[in-house]
Amino acid sequence: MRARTTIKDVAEAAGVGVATVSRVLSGGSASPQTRERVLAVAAQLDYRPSALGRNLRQRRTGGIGLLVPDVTDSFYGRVADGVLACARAAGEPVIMGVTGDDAESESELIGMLLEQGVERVVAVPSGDHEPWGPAVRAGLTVVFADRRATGRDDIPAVLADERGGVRTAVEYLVGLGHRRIAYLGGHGQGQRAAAFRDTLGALGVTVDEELVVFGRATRDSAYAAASGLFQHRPDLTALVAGGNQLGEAAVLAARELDLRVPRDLSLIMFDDVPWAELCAPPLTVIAPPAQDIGYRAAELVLRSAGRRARGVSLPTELIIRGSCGPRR
Amino acid sequence: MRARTTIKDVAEAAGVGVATVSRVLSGGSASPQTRERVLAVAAQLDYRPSALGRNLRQRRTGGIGLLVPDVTDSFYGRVADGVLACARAAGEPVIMGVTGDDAESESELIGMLLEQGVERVVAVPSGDHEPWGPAVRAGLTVVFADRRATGRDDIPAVLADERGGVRTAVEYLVGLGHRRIAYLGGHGQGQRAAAFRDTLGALGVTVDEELVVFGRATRDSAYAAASGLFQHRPDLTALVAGGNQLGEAAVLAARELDLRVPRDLSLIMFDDVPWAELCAPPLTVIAPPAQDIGYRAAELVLRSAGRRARGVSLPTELIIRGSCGPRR
DNA sequence: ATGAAAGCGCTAACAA
DNA sequence: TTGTTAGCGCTTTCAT
Repeated sequence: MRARTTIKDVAEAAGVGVATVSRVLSGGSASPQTRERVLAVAAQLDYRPSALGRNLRQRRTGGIGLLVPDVTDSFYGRVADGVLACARAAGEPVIMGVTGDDAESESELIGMLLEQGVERVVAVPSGDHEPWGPAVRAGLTVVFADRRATGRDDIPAVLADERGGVRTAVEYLVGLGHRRIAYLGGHGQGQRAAAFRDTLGALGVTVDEELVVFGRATRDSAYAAASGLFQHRPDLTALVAGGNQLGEAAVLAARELDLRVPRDLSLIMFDDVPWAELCAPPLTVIAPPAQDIGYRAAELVLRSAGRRARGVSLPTELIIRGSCGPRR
Repeated sequence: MRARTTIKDVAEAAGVGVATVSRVLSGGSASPQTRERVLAVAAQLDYRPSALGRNLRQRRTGGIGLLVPDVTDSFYGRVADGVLACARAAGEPVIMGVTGDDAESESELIGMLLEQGVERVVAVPSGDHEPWGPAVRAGLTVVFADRRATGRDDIPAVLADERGGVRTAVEYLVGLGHRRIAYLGGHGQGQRAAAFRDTLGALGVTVDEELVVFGRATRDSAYAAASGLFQHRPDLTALVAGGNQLGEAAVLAARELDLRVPRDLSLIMFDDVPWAELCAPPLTVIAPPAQDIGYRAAELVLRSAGRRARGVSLPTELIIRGSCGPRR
């Protein structure tokens, strides 16, 4: 590989000192003719200042770290897209890592980011608080997206208004006459389950704890949870799925057990995905602004250089399609 | 932000020179007691060597760049996941960028990577050859994934065996009795369309060019193309969609026009996605090994330090579900 | 086995 | 306005 063109090469070729080149390129003062010559030579040599040199010298690295549980999940894909869009607009590179919702992976990844000199990170945390102590102690500016890590309320977060979303959905179902409503939750969605219970309670419907179940992170586990729920409690008439993979599992399990949606079972899913519309019937969903969540989180972590930022809660939208009907 | 712990701090605290610390930490020779002391102090101070310093000194940056058209698309999400997994296993950070299949964005992003000192990149190229001249000239080792840039056959690529996949699919449809088969393509999928034409020709079916249409990158455009096709040529009995967004558009447009699948229209989609199974009827697909493509591409770009690597073609699989029937 | 010192590419302080 | 120089954190000769 050809040796990289350095500032020194440009300086020599232009017959000036390196400082002058540096100044010209970063918009400092220089006589018009010098400026022009330097610029010409730099373009000629296709010179690109090395971020390595600059960052080392300035003891600060631009760039932001991005940690998500799973890029493959449409929701996190959209969150990532938002972060990437904002970073791009700001000219910042983003180093990305996948945690698999595993605290240990998360810790490793944080270590890697630290090593790279990254000092700002947007993360959808696994939920475990463990990895984040060392992170902030090392001076990382972090903003959470979509969830918090337990006990780290000091770290600003950009969240969907899950409580509002779930409440609207549950009210809708109750309005349709449903009483035995189940909740199928996943990793790190305590908020949603809590909102579910609260709303039911507020509406005077007794919460049946047997109807609140949790799958683990995998598709198989979600399917098993859904299927088990349907078989164990054939009396339930409606289900709220806490995320798109859980919704997918619910649709599959319902079909497998010959439950007709919405006749036998009303279904609402948290998260709007393209396939919700392709489903038969199309799925009624609580749509969180995934892309926005990412964008805002990135904005926050970029703006808040040093000082502490306040978190944000973004509204969700209930999109009524065809998967809910009156209680049979 | 607290000043970072440097090698110098460790050296002082351990009462040795910085060179010794460096040696110990990179597995060089040192007396057992020195090694132990240094290690203890390093752990104590929570010392992390700065990748910046190291990379600058060694004039080479680890890390790999990853450029995809759209993280939000399930296919590229899986490709990215593969790259991330491989990089992680190798302990390399990855800097990610989204091109939107736009050559100019691609160029900018390449510039950014160069500036960051990245010297290896995995990319799903927009197709334009323009951005890649400067890239290789600057010394980047690049491996393409899923597609090539036109005219850059010198750059190794990890591809799905699109020809084989499309051929199998078309043969399947022809075997079912179909003759008026359409192809709905998207950006950068010339290969697939070509394979489509070739297979039809080889089977003695005249290729009707009106049945080969292309949507642009957006969902709306894909929908318009599909809808236009169905309305313009109600005589077609089968369709091959060149990607998941196109398949989605086809399903939507067919439903809108009250075409029943598979009775009125047989449908095969390139790319297997979770929702293919949720569809009614479940979609028959040509499944490319998206995750593998990413993983192998990353492997290639990591292994081939300097020397040129050869590309790979990975097999696809025809997964027969319920969206194809005999010609009515 | 260990330390001193040079230097990677850059910017910022200081001199001229 | 410009050039000289120190030094960011690290690795790597070269002495010791």
